[in-house]
Amino acid sequence: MSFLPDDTLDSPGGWPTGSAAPARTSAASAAARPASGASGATASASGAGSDDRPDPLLDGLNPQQRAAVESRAQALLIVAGAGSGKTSVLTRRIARMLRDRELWPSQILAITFTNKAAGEMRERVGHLIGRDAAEGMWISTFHSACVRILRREAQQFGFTQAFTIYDSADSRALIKRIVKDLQADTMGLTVSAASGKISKLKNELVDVEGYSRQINPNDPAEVMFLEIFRRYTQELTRANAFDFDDLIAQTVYLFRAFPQVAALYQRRFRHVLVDEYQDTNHAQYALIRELTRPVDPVHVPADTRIETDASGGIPSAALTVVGDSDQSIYAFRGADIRNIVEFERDFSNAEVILLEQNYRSTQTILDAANAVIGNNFDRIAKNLFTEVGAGERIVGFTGYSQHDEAQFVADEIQKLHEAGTPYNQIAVFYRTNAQTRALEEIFIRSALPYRVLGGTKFYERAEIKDVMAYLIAVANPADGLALRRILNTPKRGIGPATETALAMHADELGGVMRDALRDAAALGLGPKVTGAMLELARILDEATATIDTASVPDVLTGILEKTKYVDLLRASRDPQDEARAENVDELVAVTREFQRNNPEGRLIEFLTEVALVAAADDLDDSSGTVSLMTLHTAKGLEYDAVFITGVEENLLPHQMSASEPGGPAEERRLFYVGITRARQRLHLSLAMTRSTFGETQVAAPSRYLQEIPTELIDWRDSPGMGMRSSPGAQRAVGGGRREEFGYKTSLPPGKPKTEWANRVTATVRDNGDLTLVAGDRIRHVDFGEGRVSAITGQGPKSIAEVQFDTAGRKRLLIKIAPIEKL
DNA sequence: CCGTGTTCTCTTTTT
DNA sequence: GAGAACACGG
Repeated sequence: MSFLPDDTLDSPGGWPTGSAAPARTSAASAAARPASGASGATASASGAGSDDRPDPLLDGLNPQQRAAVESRAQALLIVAGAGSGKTSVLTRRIARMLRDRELWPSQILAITFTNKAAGEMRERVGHLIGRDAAEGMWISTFHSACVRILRREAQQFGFTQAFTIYDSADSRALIKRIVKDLQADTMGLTVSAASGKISKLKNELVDVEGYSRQINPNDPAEVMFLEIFRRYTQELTRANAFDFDDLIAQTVYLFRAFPQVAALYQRRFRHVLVDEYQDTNHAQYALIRELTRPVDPVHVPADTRIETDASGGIPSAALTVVGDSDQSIYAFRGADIRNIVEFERDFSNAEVILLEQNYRSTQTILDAANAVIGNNFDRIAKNLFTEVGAGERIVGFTGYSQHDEAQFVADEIQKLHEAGTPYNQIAVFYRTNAQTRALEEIFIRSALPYRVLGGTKFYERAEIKDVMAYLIAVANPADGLALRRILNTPKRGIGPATETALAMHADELGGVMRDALRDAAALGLGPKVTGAMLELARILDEATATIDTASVPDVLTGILEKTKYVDLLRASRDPQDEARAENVDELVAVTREFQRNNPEGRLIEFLTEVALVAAADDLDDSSGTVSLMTLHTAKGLEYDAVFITGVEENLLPHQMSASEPGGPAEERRLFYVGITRARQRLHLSLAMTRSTFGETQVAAPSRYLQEIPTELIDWRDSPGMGMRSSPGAQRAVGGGRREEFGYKTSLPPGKPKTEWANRVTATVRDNGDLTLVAGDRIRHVDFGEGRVSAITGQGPKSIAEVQFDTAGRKRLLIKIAPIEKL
């Protein structure tokens, strides 16, 4: 994404010239003073819409959806239940405003929850009215939009355009150093406590100054935290860096401190749209308020092309927000449900439109969802309904262990796939990332193609962070954190003592580590260390000199060559270093890909993109794999078949939520979000025991399970185990005592006993080049004996389909399956 | 300053 | 059960 002077803020911007048809040109001049928000829009007959023909942009919409598309209220709240077609409504609403020339594309700011959602929305609007006609809109996340604004305005308040964005790990590292320096941990101020508190304050727009006024000066812990907060803020400024929360908060401060800067954006954006409004926090809310303020006449240039009011000012921009308070699941990062609940109070004359018809799920799934969410009191009553019919019952499964549960998921997925559901229409959800392990182990063993969404693991690898730190240090010479990371990577004999000496020298020189490094000779250390430091300074300075002209892959490969980073990895005798070298090569490939997609993109744009990728952003729907993700990541997505795993007390709801006010209700919404992602089939599974970190513990079924009417669920339990679905048994739920589980009373008659079920482990082994052919008898550690019925795939990827004597049919990846040939 | 072995903490969810 | 922090011997 570019942020440089491509789009002038003060003129609305023209229609793209290249493909402009004559009709469009005249329409454009007619729209040179686009109506601000309300006027003359309702019965527009331009473009494709005409009086006697139905408007294609309204085609197929129900009355509420249609009202939401057509409304020209200055403030509009669309309460969109799950699967109610809100994306369609939103895109048509935008498309219609553009098509009818009510607004220039550049006058629209649409905020989505993920970059992927932004891309999709842009795509869909472009599809409706033509790519060119949609060019120039700002469709992005809060964070991306703010980065764009901050890059442009950073020099207004002591930052440069090349600022670094600190992710959570970066800010933790910084806080860690501060906590250590201050020895604050002796007062019970841990790194995570401090970083959590700082984040919270920033989301509430409380700065150091504001916090200092609200603390009790006699409480040493509070005073100490204030000092941490102060230093942290100082260090960020000195490093020319913003953390995630700053991106929003600092933009708000910028607007408040510099009204003429705010006016620039208030004039430009005439319609602001915000999706997932229920998950906005206070800072984001404040940003919206700033953007939708009327422009004071003193900030209106004489030659403005925007319609002014009687006093010469510009009226406030129109605002459309879309949300569903039942899907609010981000209170932990400051999301304030009041933003949506009190919308009508906040914005006078607001119009509210309710979308309740669901176009996604079967009635069975909706009944379950409605039943669950109905247990949250103090919500606005809302009942989803559909016309597609009841569909299949929900499948429930209680496994003995997490492995057993994972095996059930794998088996069901295999059955679904054989029945025609493509892998990419199947998703597995879980509450915590740690649950992926058991699932992955079994999936690998079963040769199921899968990928884990939001495993941003790649960028968390040490070698990738190292190389990224080089790039950051090159782009932003003020960034001391990045420089400290690479100071001695690869090893060049610069240890902690030297680092401290450098930091002290930096303070003498004005605070920038890079200056101290360049001046390393002044430290009076040994010739070897001094030489190493000067060498590093030279490499970085040379690279910095090229970033405005060189391509990103060239900058990166240049650094790798000069530092011999990859060469040293390859020369290492540690076998893991070869994999690390490959990861670095992968990063080079990522920069090439970036450069292909953004020919003009420079290092800063690349770093921005990497910093802001979200869990769901790397979603590639065409990959033909099963998707694994957390329930949080699942928001906004939908699949034909959904598995929600680990539906247990202390996991869903999570143990940690119990102590938080509103915790259990939020967890229930999370479960509700998961349920409503499913189009056709929903599976709920849990385990009787779950080993969390070494220790195996007994798990009890989630309280939410008993909120689903029993007739909606078809329980398929492991023999001898399981949660009873009879009403009398439900008192056992939450008890956590083993004896209370008992036997399930309604086991379908004639269901074959699957004796393996409570013994599934995650065992794998290396079978080398064991070859099997159809007809072979084998023995499996978990499933017992069976006969190979077919072999597919080649070499290390070959898969055996095995009919086990008691455990049913399984697919096994031969290379690693715990099997032996009989 | 470096590498290795040991103990210790930790897990909620994410831009 | 892993990754980080620490201790110790080169």
